[in-house]
Amino acid sequence: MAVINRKARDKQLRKADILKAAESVFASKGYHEATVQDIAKEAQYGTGTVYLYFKDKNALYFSLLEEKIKSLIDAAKEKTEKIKDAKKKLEVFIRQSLFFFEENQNFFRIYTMEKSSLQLIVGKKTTESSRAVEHATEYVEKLIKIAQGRGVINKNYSPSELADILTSIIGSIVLNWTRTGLGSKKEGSLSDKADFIFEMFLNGVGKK
Amino acid sequence: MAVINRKARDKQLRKADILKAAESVFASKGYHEATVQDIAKEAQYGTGTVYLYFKDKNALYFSLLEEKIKSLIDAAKEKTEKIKDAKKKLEVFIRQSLFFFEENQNFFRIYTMEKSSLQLIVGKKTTESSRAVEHATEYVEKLIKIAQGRGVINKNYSPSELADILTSIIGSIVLNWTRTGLGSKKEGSLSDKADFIFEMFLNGVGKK
DNA sequence: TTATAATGTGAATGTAGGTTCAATTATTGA
DNA sequence: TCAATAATTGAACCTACATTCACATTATAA
Repeated sequence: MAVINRKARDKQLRKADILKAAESVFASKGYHEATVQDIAKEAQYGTGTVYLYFKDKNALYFSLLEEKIKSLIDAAKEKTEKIKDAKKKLEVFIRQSLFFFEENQNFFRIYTMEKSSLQLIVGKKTTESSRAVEHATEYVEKLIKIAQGRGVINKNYSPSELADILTSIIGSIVLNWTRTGLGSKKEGSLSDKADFIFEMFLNGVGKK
Repeated sequence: MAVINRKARDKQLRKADILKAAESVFASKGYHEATVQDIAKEAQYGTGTVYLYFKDKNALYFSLLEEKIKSLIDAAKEKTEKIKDAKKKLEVFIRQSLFFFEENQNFFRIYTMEKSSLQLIVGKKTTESSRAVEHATEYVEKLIKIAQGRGVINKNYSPSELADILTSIIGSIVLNWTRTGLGSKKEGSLSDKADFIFEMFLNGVGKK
């Protein structure tokens, strides 16, 4: 019994090693230009070892994507669920998203690439992962609906459309930040942009 | 003299044929999964012919990208330049962008893929095209600055940041539209969303 | 009409990289 | 310690293109 547990745990550790390496390599080269050898080398394993833990390059990629998206959503849920006030809920969600991407810049790159490639990249399989991406916006949609119910957001607008818009605004801010601030911490933390996003999402950028 | 002209014109026609085919193939498969044979077949030429008009697959891709982005910007400039009112200028720009993407759905796909892949896709060469993409947002930035100068948009916000945000909002609306409305014209024209975007960009989505 | 040049072609070539597997090394349990 | 079993490896294999090129077709113009 104890043996099985340790083996299972070790197996998880190996998988985690490989996923971590894959994240960094996919982020810097993109799916197609990243080679399995690159990933193996980065993870300090032989090429064949990767195939002991993942069926193929594709499975590795989607495994990575799903795991990360799950943790993104989980973290957001955990932070926002307890909050009652709809406005605050939305604001915390935005801040948490920024925080997550700040901590996971490599994942952010992969995530945005994936979102735009949509049904592409490697034929059919993407359906699975696009489901994962959908889950992410579904949660945002839920928050929007709550805000609409509480009279915080105008009910005339489609929640799913607003969810996509909010998501893309956040993405655009993060992208901007990775382009400029990357090394220098002069710009301050990315999460500081949460107020700005929240404010402009609710009240726009027009001069009052 | 007349001969040279006709030849030059014919050469342009061939290039246009190939570019058109490439647009459709790249849009549906993405850069890496699209093969030169696919494109040649779609354009009804032999494989080798493509290489008579473009140095390689890469050059074909960027040629396509630059040509389209140029026409996107040119069309936007043409429509907005004459307009004096800053608000109207911005609104027309948004409407024109939507119109362009409605007419060029294939290009839209490629454009969004390219934007997110950033420095990636095929190594160095992307620098050229990312310059083209930059040109596009530069023009939006210019419009924003004008609007700020005229007291339409709050001066506290960074023009380049706002340009990216507006661009990504438009992108998100177009993406939404291509997902749902594609065949059925029930949804109405995409350009109809211009008012909504303009309104929410200036005044936000909060309930007043 | 025919020689010459220009264009077009798709099979053949070269290669990069995903996947496999025989050989090697580490782990286990007696 | 020593089989037996499991894990690891990276060179070899194989496929899918990008690119080329010897040949075919078409246009030119004398």
